Amino acid sequence: MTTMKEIAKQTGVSVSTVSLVLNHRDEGRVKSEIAATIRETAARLGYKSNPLARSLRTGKTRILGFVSEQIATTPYAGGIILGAQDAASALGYMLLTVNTEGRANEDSEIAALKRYGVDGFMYAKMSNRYTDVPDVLRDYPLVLVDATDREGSYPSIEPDEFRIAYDATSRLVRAGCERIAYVGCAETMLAQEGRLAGYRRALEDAGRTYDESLVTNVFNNGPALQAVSDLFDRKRPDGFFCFNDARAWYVYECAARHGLTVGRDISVVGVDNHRVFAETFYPQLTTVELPHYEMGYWSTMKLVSMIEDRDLADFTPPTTTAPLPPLDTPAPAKIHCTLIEKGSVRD
Amino acid sequence: MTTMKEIAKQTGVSVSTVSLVLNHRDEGRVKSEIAATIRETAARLGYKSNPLARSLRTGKTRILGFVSEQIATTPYAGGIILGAQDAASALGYMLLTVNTEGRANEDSEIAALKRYGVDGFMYAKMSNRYTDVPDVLRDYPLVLVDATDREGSYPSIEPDEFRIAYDATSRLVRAGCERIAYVGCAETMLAQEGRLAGYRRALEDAGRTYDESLVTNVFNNGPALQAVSDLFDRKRPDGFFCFNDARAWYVYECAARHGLTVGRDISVVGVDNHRVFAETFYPQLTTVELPHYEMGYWSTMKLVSMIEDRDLADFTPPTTTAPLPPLDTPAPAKIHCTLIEKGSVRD
DNA sequence: CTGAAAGCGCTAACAG
DNA sequence: CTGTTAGCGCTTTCAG
Repeated sequence: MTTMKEIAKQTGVSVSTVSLVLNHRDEGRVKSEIAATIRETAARLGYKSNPLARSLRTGKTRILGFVSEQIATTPYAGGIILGAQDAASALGYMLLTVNTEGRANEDSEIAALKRYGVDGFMYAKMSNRYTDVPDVLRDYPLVLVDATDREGSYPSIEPDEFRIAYDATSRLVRAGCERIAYVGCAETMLAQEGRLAGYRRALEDAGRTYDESLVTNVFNNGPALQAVSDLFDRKRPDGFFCFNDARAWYVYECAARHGLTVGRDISVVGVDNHRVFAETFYPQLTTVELPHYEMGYWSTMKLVSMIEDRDLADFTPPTTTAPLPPLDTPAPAKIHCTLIEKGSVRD
Repeated sequence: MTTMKEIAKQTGVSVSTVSLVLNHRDEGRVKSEIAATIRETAARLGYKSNPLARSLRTGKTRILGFVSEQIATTPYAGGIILGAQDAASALGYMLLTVNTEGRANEDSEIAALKRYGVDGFMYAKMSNRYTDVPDVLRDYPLVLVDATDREGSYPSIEPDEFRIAYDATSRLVRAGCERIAYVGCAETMLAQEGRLAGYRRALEDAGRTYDESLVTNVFNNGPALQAVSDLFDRKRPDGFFCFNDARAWYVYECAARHGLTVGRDISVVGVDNHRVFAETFYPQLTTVELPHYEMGYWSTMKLVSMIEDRDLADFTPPTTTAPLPPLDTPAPAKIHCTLIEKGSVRD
């Protein structure tokens, strides 16, 4: 590990000068030829700054804390973390992730992150819910990921549920479906409201009337299957927008029992939770992919922009939109949905 | 953030004394009552040591680098990281995870970890393969996770594939199956060898003769389904040990086509890759869970024991074995397989 | 038994 | 334009 001291000695200047130059603070302060020599020796020696030493001095570590429950056990989290890590890496930050199990060890894990001097936190949930931010996070830069602050005091990055539903439903319209059903979620979820609204609006924008009896909000297992089955018999829908892939499965099951083939007799669009499975077992299913990667990416950008108090407009993140393939394509068709960034009260 | 300085001032001693006491190096060096006061004030002030400052001095960070490809996108990795994080947390370490995409950014990500001063590395693959360790990792404490060093120079933690197959096959024997098939993997995988051997040995130990025609090694999709179907017709097996859940699915499909019910007419044991899915759609499937969590846990322990050059025998990790429920149980039955630790030449 | 002093690598005032 | 100085919080000799 070559140090600034080393470079200073070899160049015949003091450490402070080296520091100035290597931090690009030498504009009009250090003679340019000296600066050049310093940079050159630094490169030659393969100098890498020691983040620890810098942090000790500056109080900034360029480490971001990522707090989430079940980080590892669900496939959802993966994409978020991946995106967050990529963005962090691109911005010169590191991600320190901790896994919590409910409120139990949350505070202690957060405390550990604090001791390591993280500059800010991301607090992620596994699906968008109203969330109470832990007190211990209060006076840190903080971004909620796939979660909404109940008090609206913190910025958050969330999927645009309305658009997910709007796009999915519109595609069913364009595919020529006459009676488009919505198989929703009976549990209270933020996503449910937005999706129902998007479904309804897409129908109305297409000149259809919203028919409540085409909507069924289900839990799961037997009763859910029964409810979908009833819907089949009652309304004979030819298009289905499903809250998630588990619910899409009920439609598949019913279709099979009615001798209908998905992709020919009926069309199904489902929001995808477990992509691998959908691709493996239901290649005909059109899926809406939740933008997990993008959520992670944008959250990190947002957080860094708060920490450094700067605009990251110059920084180009990966695109979050993809063209929509035709609905009847045999290969899995994916809709990448867009994100919304909710504002925050605290500046 | 209370510092040692603070405590020193309040207690009327010097920082060095505080340091000694708080690091438990005061045995016979600091008067015990003074030590007591120091400890008390530290507790009262809620003192937490600053790892950065300590690291700067000691050269040890108590941070572990976890390097893996596709960290986030596969459900496998999740369990490993979770286990690693739990162990790290219990041992007073932090985990810094980086995601690599092939060899492309591997070196640079590792370099970043080095700059943050990690004490050692874990290098994980998504399934046990012979692996060439990147050069840049050479002179660091290193443990391979779910991977095997081709040169045998580094310790590794891997699932015991032989036992997986042995246990699974034995269960089919005990369940009364007469003709036990093995639906293996046609690709070259380390797991495949061990599993075939375990399958064979379990049969022999049960007094059966190994019948090659009951084994079919398949890739996937159509041809795989065909091969399994052929096996069905040819040998009418009543027990199946499947390489993974995708392959178990072919058996389910064939069973359905033959009008057979899994759990009644035939028994199936599959190694589980996508637990969520298996539980949702095939509750009758007996699964062998790969010990991802445990791999992470033990790898971390191993790595820390190398770093600190101490025996972690006093440290009790979570158990990796579970009693085997009866095979025909309606609830998913899980077999937790054991691990093997491969030795290392170095040291 | 305890404290003073040095220093890990780096940054930031402040002199010169 | 450049160097000196001080110090971030902690550990570790080495004197006393």
